[in-house]
Amino acid sequence: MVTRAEPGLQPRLPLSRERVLRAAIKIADSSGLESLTMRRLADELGAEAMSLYYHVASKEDLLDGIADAVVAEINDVVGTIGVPSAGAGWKTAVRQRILSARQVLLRHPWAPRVLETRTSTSLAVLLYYDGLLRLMRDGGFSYDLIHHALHALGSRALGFTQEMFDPSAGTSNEETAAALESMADQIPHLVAMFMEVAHDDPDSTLGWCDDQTEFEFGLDIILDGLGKMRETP
Amino acid sequence: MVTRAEPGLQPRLPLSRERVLRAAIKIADSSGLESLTMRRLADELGAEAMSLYYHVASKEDLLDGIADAVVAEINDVVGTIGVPSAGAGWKTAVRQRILSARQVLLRHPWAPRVLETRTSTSLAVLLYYDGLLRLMRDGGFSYDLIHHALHALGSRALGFTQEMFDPSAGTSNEETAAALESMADQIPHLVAMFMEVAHDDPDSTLGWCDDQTEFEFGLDIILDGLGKMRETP
DNA sequence: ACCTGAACACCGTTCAAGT
DNA sequence: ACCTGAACACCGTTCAAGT
Repeated sequence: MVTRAEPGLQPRLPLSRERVLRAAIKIADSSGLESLTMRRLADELGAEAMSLYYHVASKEDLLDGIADAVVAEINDVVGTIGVPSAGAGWKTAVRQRILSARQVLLRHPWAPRVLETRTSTSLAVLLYYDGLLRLMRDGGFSYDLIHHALHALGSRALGFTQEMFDPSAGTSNEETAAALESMADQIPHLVAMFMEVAHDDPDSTLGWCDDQTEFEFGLDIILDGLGKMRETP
Repeated sequence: MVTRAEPGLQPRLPLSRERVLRAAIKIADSSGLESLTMRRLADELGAEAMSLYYHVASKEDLLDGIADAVVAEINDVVGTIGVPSAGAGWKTAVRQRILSARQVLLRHPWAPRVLETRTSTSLAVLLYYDGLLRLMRDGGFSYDLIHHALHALGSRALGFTQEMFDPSAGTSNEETAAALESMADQIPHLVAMFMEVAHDDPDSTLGWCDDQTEFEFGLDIILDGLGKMRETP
């Protein structure tokens, strides 16, 4: 019996996490999130469903991966936007970044839904917010106001709402602080904001946001803004 | 052979759409949306999964039903809030209604996710918006500004974002207009708003919203509001 | 190291059948 | 009119086995 070499057909590319994620995004983009099944994904790659598990721990891990990839795409686009010198330019810069993020998300309509259901915040998301934070800091905002601002922007900032930076119940303030400081070189402005809040109010938990307060803050900005636009004020 | 009467056990309540929906909400509230399966739901009701299909057309129909029930709950709560006489009271009234809606949604954390995925807008949702619209109209807003306002409030108004009143591709303006007018007694302010826009701009589709414009409108309200709050303006 | 086939425990749903 | 059991076509995933 002779082992037959694959006749003429190009030998299939080996799988890789990279290729798997790329194919998953392609399916979600073109056929919708509900079409993204492990079996369909394997088909797309000319492999068997079970082979995927060598490159991806689970479907959740796959979703983590494609969510991350989309935010990375946003960060790439946003990275090409110039940063204004400190001062009044913050508003157009923040505006431009957010509108660019929106453009990317319009190409991946499933992404907000996937981002919303992630249980851990990805570094890419933190990097995105760190960029916004830097712009606002340079524009003269206090960390406290920036914190409110991120809540007020909410789903507009990244196309989805999520209790931001909500530390998992099991980790203490000290652990969170340590984890954060280890990332200080990557997300310096976020870390600085956290540290300042922790310093000002040592008893606050680092996942300190009072959701009700933040909701009302954002709501009132909008209501006040609308009120000023009325014809009969 | 003798048909044995159920021994002592209370004869099970007959199922009904009402009971099915109530049980479904109970499961989603206590165990999360992912625990809401047809089999689990039947269990909860002491019946077989297949029996549910006599009261509910499909799982999608079940989800439509529980989404509707939650919004109905919101409308009940909101209905007890007094309506201010025309004038300056609009802001606190709108504020109060939105905060009340939020309170209800906090009891059903799965609801925004379900509402977001509904393909048709329920009457309950239209009624909720009609109420907000009335308040703003009485408060001196033009229909045009109210329309922008609803977009700007976005997910804050009802806990979820959705391309609002997005008419299905198949229906013409005439059909939509006719459908709307037939509801004029139930949602008079919404209908009036649509009619005015249709009159001012006959070429516009009734699902006329320019999403990019609306996104920027809402974004700019927030950015302007934040700008005014800076310490160094 | 990488990939696979058979199998398992789940889904939503159809359909013919029971009272 | 209301409910059910068996069955089907799907899921994600485990596990032992192949190269």
